[in-house]
Amino acid sequence: MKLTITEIAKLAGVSKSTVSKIINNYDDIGPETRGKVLKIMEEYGYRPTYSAQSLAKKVSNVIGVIYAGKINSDLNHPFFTEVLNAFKKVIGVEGFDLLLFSNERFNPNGEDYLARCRHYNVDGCLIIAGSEIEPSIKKLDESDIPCIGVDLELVGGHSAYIMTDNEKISSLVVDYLYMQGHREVAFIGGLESSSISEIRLAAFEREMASYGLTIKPEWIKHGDFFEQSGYEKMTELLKEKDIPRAIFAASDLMALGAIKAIKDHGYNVNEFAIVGCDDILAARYSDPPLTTVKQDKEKIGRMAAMMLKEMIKEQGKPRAVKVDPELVIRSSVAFKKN
Amino acid sequence: MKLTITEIAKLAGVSKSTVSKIINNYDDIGPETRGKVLKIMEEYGYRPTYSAQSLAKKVSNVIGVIYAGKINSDLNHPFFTEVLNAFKKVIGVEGFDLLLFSNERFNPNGEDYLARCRHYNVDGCLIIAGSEIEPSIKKLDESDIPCIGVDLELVGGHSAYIMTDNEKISSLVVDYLYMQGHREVAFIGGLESSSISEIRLAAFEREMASYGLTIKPEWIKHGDFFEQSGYEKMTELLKEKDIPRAIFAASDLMALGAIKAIKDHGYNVNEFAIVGCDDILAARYSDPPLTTVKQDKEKIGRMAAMMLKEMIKEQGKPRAVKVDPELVIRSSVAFKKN
DNA sequence: CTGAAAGCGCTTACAG
DNA sequence: CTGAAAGCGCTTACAG
Repeated sequence: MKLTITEIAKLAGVSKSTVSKIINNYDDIGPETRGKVLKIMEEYGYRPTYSAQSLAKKVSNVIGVIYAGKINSDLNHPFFTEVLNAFKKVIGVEGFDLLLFSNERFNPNGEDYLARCRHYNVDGCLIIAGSEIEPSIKKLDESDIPCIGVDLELVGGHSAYIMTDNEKISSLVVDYLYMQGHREVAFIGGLESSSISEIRLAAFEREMASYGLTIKPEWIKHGDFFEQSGYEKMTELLKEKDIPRAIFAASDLMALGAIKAIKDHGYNVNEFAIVGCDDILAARYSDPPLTTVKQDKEKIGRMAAMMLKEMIKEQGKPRAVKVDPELVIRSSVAFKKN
Repeated sequence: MKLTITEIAKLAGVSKSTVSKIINNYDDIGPETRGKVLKIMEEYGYRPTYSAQSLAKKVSNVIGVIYAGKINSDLNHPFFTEVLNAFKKVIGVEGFDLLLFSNERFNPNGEDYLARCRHYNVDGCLIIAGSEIEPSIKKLDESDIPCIGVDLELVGGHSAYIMTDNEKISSLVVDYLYMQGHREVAFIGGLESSSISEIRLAAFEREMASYGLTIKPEWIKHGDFFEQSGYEKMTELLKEKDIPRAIFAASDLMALGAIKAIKDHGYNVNEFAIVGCDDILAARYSDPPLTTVKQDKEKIGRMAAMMLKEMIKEQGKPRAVKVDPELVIRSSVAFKKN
């Protein structure tokens, strides 16, 4: 059924060394021999067996893909899939396939990513961060396996990372809210264990301070990036005696939840300024359409692929990259006279 | 750096046959020997090398994932990712990892899926269908590699498939529209090369006929499942002298595009009944919120995993499965007196 | 209960 | 320009 190199060699009347050299594009094979062998391989649809090749050559042409941290959503998260998709397109051109580690069995408690990578002998790794990154990521980071982190600051000698400039996200939002006349703004972040969320929060506070604006501690909330938590945190805010009229949520889903809470509690949404983050599809269709900050997922994925390739081919070690976010203005923030 | 079985054997003072048997849970190893070796493996963090294991054992513990057809979106498509995510969770418990084929290089013209699977010696394959399925899928289907199709009717001796009951989708929609008083309904389908779309169309026509309703040929349109095409096709419908007041679109994205077209051309959306298909997140937030048909992606993914596992472990050959869709009623369809 | 040996399908010095 | 041989890291009859 499945032919081996030995059989191809026999069929062509040459040795398997010769066949192997043709497969690997050695240039010291006679043209007629090469042609004859190539024709037979073609005819029988021969493909070398991956594991044999990988074992003998010690390369795999496979990239491990890891969703680090306790993200229940992984593939369901639009940010991840869009980044991954762009990554796949670019890295695919280089001939790499992607191995999606299923952590369910091997890795129930998030341990041992390194062992997993060694097991498969991956040429490199894409690590996309969620919240609560497992410590075992560190071992991988420090190993000799090229790793590229997305939303994760890897520091190893064979690692690099790329992420949106999260500080800029907050400054874009605060600047815009300020211009639109809003002075009292609340923040609904993601989990405190999410470094992304914490960066946004810190930058938010800094930027507010630079305008001389103060933030009440009770206006800073932590959700979990999903809609329901936005609903709950907004509900809490609505119970304050001093209700903030502008809200910056660290995800669109939470912003959407906040809008729902505002409506459900009988307030007029138009009296609130809401800004989300991500620019998911639903943000365009919500009522009101949501002003948000867009991350350039396409670019992040593409760059990640190029940086990883650079490391794998040892063409150099790329520096950490920050990608500019973009404010997407829709109608959930109205102008407010002061 | 990376230990081999030979070194572990030396360290433990046993032969590598013994170590191998312990790795593979043979039961004829003495308890103290087993304990000693296990301890050493643990201590050094030993993991057998995948390619060596796979080469010797002829199994891979890897499932190939193929997005068949010319789908530009693949990972960006919510249906696919949700199905894949559920699939991954279940198959992961069995210890399988997922290999995402990147067709960019190896497979520029969609050929040779079988060779690819043999190259990696995958234990099985998940094939998710888009439009315009490449002929080479057929070879894979007919091979001895267990394959499970999603939205794709595989017929091979080692294949099975699962999909939503697409005929039921149409009957749910037509029944509901009929109940709500709508008699003149147009259909915006996906590409004519999409078998899913064609099944929905045929069932739509049948169901309409069963109510004694006629469909004008010019009310049947073909988009490409994406929003822009829904916008364009609706625009065409609005130019008919006889404008249909009820529209069944084969995807939410197209339904959303249709709503936009209706608004843009100065019509009152509330005078139209719109039904989508998929129940994407944005459908909940649109104005009006979109009535649609939901596919049970979670169940499709889980079942696909279980069926594939059954075939791989040769526990039997599962039958084709159709999963019930569910009508999600929101306000884009109003009651209409006749 | 344990180990020596052959083999999985390929690659790569090395010799000619 | 071509081939014989050793080796990659494991598994599995088989013998003891």
